[in-house]
Amino acid sequence: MKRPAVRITDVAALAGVSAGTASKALNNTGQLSQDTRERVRRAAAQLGFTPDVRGRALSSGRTFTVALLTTDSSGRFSIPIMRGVEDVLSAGELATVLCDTRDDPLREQSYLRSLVARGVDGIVVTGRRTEPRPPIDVPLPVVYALAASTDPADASVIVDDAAGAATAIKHLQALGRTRIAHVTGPADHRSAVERAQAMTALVGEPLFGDWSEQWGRQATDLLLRTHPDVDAISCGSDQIARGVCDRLRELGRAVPAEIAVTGYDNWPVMALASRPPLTSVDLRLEELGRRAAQLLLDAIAGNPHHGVLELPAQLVPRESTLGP
Amino acid sequence: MKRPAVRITDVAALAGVSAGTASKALNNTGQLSQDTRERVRRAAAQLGFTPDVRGRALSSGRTFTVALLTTDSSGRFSIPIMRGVEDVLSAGELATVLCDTRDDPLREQSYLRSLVARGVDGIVVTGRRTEPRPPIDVPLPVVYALAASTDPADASVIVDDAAGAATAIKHLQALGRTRIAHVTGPADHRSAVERAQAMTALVGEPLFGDWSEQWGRQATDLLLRTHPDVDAISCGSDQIARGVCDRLRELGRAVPAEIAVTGYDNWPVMALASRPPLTSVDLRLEELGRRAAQLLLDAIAGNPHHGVLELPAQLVPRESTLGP
DNA sequence: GGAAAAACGGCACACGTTTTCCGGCACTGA
DNA sequence: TCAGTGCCGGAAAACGTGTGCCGTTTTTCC
Repeated sequence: MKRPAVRITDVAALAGVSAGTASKALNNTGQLSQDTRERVRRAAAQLGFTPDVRGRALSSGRTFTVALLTTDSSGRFSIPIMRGVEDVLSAGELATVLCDTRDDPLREQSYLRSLVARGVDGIVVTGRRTEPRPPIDVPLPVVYALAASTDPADASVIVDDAAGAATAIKHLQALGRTRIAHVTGPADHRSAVERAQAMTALVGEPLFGDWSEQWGRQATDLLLRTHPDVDAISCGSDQIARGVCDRLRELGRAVPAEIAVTGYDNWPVMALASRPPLTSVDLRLEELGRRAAQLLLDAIAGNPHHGVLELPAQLVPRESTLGP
Repeated sequence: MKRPAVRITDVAALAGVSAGTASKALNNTGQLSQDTRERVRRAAAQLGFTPDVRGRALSSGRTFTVALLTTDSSGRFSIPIMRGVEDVLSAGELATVLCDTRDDPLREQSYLRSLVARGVDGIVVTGRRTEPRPPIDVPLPVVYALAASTDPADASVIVDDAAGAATAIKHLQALGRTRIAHVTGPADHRSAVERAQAMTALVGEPLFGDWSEQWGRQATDLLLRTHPDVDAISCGSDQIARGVCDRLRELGRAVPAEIAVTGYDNWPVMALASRPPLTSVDLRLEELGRRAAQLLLDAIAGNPHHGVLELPAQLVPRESTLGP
């Protein structure tokens, strides 16, 4: 089991060159003949050589590791973002490590110390809320994803929530709906407020509550009492939308024939399990992760970006508006 | 922003000793006077010294990093396990990195190469299925969690699914239910089969389907036709149980008054959103992670364990059996 | 007071890679 | 033939920490 690790000196010996030369050959640096490079590469392949990251890190300063710092313990947001980050980074042979702060500032501090100590090349900061957050103080390249930094000099990538909400409305209007209501989460959540503000031409005021199915059901009753003639309900989350659908079905109101419903987030476990499956706005978190990773790579390469980049969300139409 | 990193030589200089001595003082090794140790510690604290993991790794061979290799892309299982692992490891100042193989053997291989190259101290392997899995071939300590290794010489920690299922049945029986049915996932899933086998004294055969709410609803119809007198339905997952509850409510059958329902997994987003909230069997994944981490620490310290450790699951009673 | 023993701390090297600097060789042109 | 010029590749230092060995100082005991 314990095979002796093969070092660059072994490769060099096999290729008949010095360690330094082998390093240059493998990294495409320095001035070497094509023939020598090839010989070293073959030797490395033959021995199955993988450079030891420890030595490399110490020598070059780079650890080829990037951290994803998140406050989203559930992984609902951070996992897709991490996938996107990895997509971009793994091509460059960088590794991604996930650090869950559990929303504990102390834990965040301790993570940051640890990350700096282990010399990560950069950090992507994300969360489960879209509220701008105070920047972290580290002497490293940092990119904020999903939740922007309050410092405009930092680089942030976020979802254009207003535009996303607008696409939902437009979708409903294109289907001929005219009396659209909005049910969403807490009024002190930026994502709720932003989405609500983008909802134009609503019937009545947006209904703020919490992000639960129960609130969706409750709001449905409320809504039908005050606005019995609504023909569409646009919701601030898939959970709310699912609650709305459930309640409408219980009341014998057909979705979408009588009332169309849209969700938000495109969370598969909710959007697909709902009856009917929900038309929803996909946050495109993987794309968010990819863009964040690209910005981070640039910053690591010495070309930091600044300011906030807003990415479009994408409407995913399903039966809750289109019907079967 | 870019504060020059403080090195051990700086600490040593401030304390008036050599670098080697400072190292010994901070690591409680070597033979030093208590006074010297204290002086060095104070100097380190004053300078905010954090040892550079890169140098340490190269020198001592330890990287103080452990990887969690998972096939569970959703994070449903791996995130709680990771929390448990971190609980144990962070006390020892070890970091945990999450690697999602996305069920791709190639990706798994590439991760393993990378992990070995970066010299992690050990690996916890987990997945989203409980099927025993082929061991990974690395010259490192490894512990398998949730899904055991097929090699009995490896150390594995899994959930005692049979006992967990049995507690659900006992709970129902204690509540006076005698005609209990079982609805679960695919017959080729070990977790479905194990749980089903532990269900004794059932009315009829277990119903195998898939892990969806839709199957739960469908199975309910099937069941009520063949066994109209069931007074409890024990389900193989919370999703199935939620579907069962929904269908029963639609049919006007009271839960739990007429028919009690139990879920499995205690997945909050399902178990709590269900109407009524589900009595479920908690897998205790954090505990699983903690135990796996302890075994891994032992293995890293040179005392590897062997064989499979089965951890009990825990019944969480809620309204779907107890009522309001 | 002297010698042996114990306590203490410094020196130097190891870890594996990258990178800088420099010397050697071949080739060119005079 | 010799100086000059490029191209190649080797030697060695550097990165920051841990540690074995050994010399020095202090203590202890007779």
